[in-house]
Amino acid sequence: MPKRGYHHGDLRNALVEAAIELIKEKGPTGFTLSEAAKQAGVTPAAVYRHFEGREDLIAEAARQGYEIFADLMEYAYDSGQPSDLASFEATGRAYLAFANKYPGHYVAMFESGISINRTPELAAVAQRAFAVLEKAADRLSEHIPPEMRPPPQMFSAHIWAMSHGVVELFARSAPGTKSPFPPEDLLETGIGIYLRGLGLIPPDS
Amino acid sequence: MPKRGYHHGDLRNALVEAAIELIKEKGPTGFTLSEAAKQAGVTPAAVYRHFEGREDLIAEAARQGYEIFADLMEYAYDSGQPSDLASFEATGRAYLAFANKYPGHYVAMFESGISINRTPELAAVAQRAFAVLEKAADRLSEHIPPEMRPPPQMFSAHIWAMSHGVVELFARSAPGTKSPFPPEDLLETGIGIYLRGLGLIPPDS
DNA sequence: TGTACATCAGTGAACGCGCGTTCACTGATGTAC
DNA sequence: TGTACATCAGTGAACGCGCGTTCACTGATGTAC
Repeated sequence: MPKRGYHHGDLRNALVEAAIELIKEKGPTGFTLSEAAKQAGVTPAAVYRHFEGREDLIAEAARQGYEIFADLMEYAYDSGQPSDLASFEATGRAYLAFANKYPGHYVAMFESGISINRTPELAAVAQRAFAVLEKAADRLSEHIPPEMRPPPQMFSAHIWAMSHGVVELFARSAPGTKSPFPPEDLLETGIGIYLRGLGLIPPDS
Repeated sequence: MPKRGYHHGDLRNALVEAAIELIKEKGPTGFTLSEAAKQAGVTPAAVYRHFEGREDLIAEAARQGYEIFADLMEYAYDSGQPSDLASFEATGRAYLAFANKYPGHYVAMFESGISINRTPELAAVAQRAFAVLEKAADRLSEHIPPEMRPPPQMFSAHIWAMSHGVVELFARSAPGTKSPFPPEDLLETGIGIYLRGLGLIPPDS
């Protein structure tokens, strides 16, 4: 809580929160710097005391999102240990849980068009998040019979793709598409079938 | 080729093509009615002779996309017959192929934010496309041992999600993400493993 | 074939709007003496 | 404790811009006689 009691008190955070809220409600397109300023009870010009501009504000929202996301992934991984299978499944679930719980952050991260390589700091925290998924895949792959073992990168990509697809198509109110099943069930069963295909789950379970 | 030889000749189509080109290059946000008009060599006001406005132009681009997409899906399905498995795999591949070959249409359809229910005509053609995927899943599900047979809708959703995820994350230049594998391979192997998990492909193939 | 007329696709000027951004400023807060 | 000063977060007015949209018009094309 730095500099409490100034004019606003914590405008920087208020702006990020407003941005996340607006992005959640209107999408990255609908978000405007002026509107975010207004929502924080402040003149648009005041934003420039804390950010370089519109893009910079979105990037900060994304950065905070990756921070939360990485924490969530790490927690999920740890909570599954010592079972590598449980850890892996937990990270898949965490992806969907994150998208549900932090939709504004999620959109800022994945749909706002800001590059992950915008700043070294942003790249680093994103890397931290993805590394968890890769580690989980790495460990799990050692349990696969070698003759049908795909490269770990490949199957972490599969799970990431399915998770992302489920989120985009069924967890968020996609244009005109209504989900035939709860997204959690969809992802759970999808990953289950996939892991069975890898020989990691017995066929009868 | 209606009304050839008028002032422009075929402005309506020229505008749709310009829109698709612009959406492909700058995303749905970067697309502007004025720019599309300029690219077609015409004043912005001329657009209103053929479309109700900006949204209507995007919707027409999406409609044409769904038309092509539906044709492609139907062709893929037919090309796999009489094997239900081959048909199913072909429709998955067709999804990715469409996204690759018609990126402008793809974005207009799936990332532009226009609702599928904007007009009955649009809803109908979209329905035609999705119906192919559902039919393929339906037929294929009859080959699954009943005790591990998920609802066909569910597993068409799985394949759709994975296809969509692969396209979004790995086939298009996502922000800062570089694909570890060719998207085609990723989708092919992903679907393969999934189908093995359903008992549709023998474990050793 | 030639002329007079109707059609209507595209023009060009104008509009109001909200955007992101700049700038000199002001006034509340914190600090030195 | 009180006063004088420095800091700097936020103000408010202004900007240029490109947007989508409107409107009366014009002039090339097609058609009737």
